[in-house]
Amino acid sequence: MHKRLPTIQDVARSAGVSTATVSRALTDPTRVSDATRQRVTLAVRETGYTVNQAARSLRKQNSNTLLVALPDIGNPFFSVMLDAIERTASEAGFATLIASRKQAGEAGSKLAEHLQSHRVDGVLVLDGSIALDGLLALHDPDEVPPIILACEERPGLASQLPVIKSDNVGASRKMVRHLIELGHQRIAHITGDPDSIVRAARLKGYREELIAHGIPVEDELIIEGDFSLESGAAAAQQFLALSDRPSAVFCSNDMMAVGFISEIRTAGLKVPRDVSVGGFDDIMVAEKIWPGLTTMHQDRARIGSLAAEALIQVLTDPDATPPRSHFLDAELVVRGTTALKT
Amino acid sequence: MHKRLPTIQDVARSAGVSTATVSRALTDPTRVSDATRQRVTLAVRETGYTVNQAARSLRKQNSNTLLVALPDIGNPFFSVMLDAIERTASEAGFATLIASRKQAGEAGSKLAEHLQSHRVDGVLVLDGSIALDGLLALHDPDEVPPIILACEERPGLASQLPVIKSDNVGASRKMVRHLIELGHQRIAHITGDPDSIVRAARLKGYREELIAHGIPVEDELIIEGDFSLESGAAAAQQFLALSDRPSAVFCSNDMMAVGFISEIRTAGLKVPRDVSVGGFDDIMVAEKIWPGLTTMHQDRARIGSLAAEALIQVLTDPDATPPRSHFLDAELVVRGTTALKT
DNA sequence: CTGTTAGCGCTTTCAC
DNA sequence: GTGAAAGCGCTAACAG
Repeated sequence: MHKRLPTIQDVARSAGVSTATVSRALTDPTRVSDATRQRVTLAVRETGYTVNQAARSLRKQNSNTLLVALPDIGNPFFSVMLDAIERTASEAGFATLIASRKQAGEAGSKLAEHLQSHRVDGVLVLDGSIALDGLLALHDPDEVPPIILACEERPGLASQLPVIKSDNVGASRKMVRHLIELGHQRIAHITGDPDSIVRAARLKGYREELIAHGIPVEDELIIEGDFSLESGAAAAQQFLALSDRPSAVFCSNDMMAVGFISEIRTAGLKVPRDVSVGGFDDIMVAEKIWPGLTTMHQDRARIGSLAAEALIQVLTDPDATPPRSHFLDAELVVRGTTALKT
Repeated sequence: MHKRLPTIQDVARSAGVSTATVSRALTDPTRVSDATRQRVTLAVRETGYTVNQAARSLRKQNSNTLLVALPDIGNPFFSVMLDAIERTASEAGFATLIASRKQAGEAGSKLAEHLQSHRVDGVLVLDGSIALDGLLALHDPDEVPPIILACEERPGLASQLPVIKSDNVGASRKMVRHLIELGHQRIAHITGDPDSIVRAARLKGYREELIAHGIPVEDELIIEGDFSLESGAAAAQQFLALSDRPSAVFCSNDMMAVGFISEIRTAGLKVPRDVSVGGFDDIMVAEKIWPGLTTMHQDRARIGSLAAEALIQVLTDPDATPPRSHFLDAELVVRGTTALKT
């Protein structure tokens, strides 16, 4: 298939030194003499040598590769994070392997296998729904496992893993406060996927802020969704059926808000005239739909790069202090769907 | 860091056979006796063994890993393809490594290095702007290099690489024909990035279809863009400045169409009342904006999986007929921006 | 059908 | 500062 690729032997021969010296010249130039270094450099150029990663990995017992586990690469919410991760990893000399969870039935096992088979040195988990038990079982309880969570913390054992994410409770409170400040007194909430911790956090924020303003929390105004566009549309139907409709809705994410708005509109209501809508995430369509969707902007690129940095830190310097969790602020972005109430 | 991981030796000891037998039992179960196979299987389970990929790669001179080179993972246009590629690869037992081009200055060299360093067996190129000379130099001219292009064919040497893509000329003709059938006689075109072959193909389709209908091609109606949202908005300004404005516009991609529409609207024109707009790609926002954008739907997932299949074919069966290029049909999706002309 | 053996290309002691 | 030699874990001859 290929031309036979040059090995370190070829370089050694060409430079008239031993393979050990070539290796040293390449990994830590200060450990060889100037003259040797130059001859090696020249020989490398002449032969077109590149280190064989497989051999290096086998010898060094690491792969300089990160694994990113995510539910759906096609979902921009995740792919933006992935992009930032890849960039961070690449700058640190790490390659990035991806595992999309949609694929195989057994999710966690695939990851464990990758880790165990020395294909990757560490894992970034962007997905709230991956089973991590298999992964965790590989490690001594008192060691720091090379796993970082992004976006979602986890229950059980995994709750001790470091997580980089937005402060969902605080951000939700900001959104609800915004609606209240616009004069809304009755605000509905469309929740996320019941299995997700994010759902709980945003619901909590919604409740807390209402209570802080002395507004009663009405169960009737909490409509179940699952983060999908369709569930937002379905929630709109429930919303329309309410005898006494609230003047505002806080949707647990943007996708549902888009579905909600589109359905509401079909029914002849106008946004924000008849109902103000707030979302969460600031995905691209939030900006492009008309009117623009007011939402909480999550800095997904930042989350991604912080997570990658934390993981690389663990991998390159195991004696450093173990990575800490980060909770980032999300920023309120006001657009057309919450125009001033007149 | 880890507990010491079990090796094939541990399995062999536990099963009371040689390592070679374990290896055989694992890679081709038919080559060992039933009894042996069972004992090995059991031993594998007991020890929790997983093959060390680094060792296997070193020995077999392959990595069972694909590299996907793309300009921007965060761009949904590419990430949907990436998703399909990853799924296809995973099903065939290949891992997927990503290289986002935004990162490093030297683009092509990074890829060549990955290939040469045995980190990956083949490359899928989703990006029209990556320099491939370095990659191609690695291969004998008469060998099939393990590189497949998706979306964009290339000039020069690389033009001989197989490419999987939409039939841009034909699809553009379809769109223009649609506009003509709606009664439009003067149709503007906003072009893509001058460096891109896609730009040329879509422009060609635009021209051909006009001519086929006996409509003169007016240079004045061909406005330069670069595929970005902003360039669509800028093109709208030029469009507005035309003394005799056409009644329809065919934008070379959806992003520009979105920018165009938003700018046109700011100027007080209505879509499609004052101008009909057609795009290309069918990205998600095309469906979500109001009115919905009429566009050519590219089956990006299909392109991705076909490309991955072709590459895996080359890698697993080098004696098979070399992969051929595919040109897929794109489908016209009619939405609000080209409502019937009355 | 199974065991023995060599060696993939690299890094790392251990000498000098 | 450099070389010799061992060995990471696996698979592919080659025998038997």
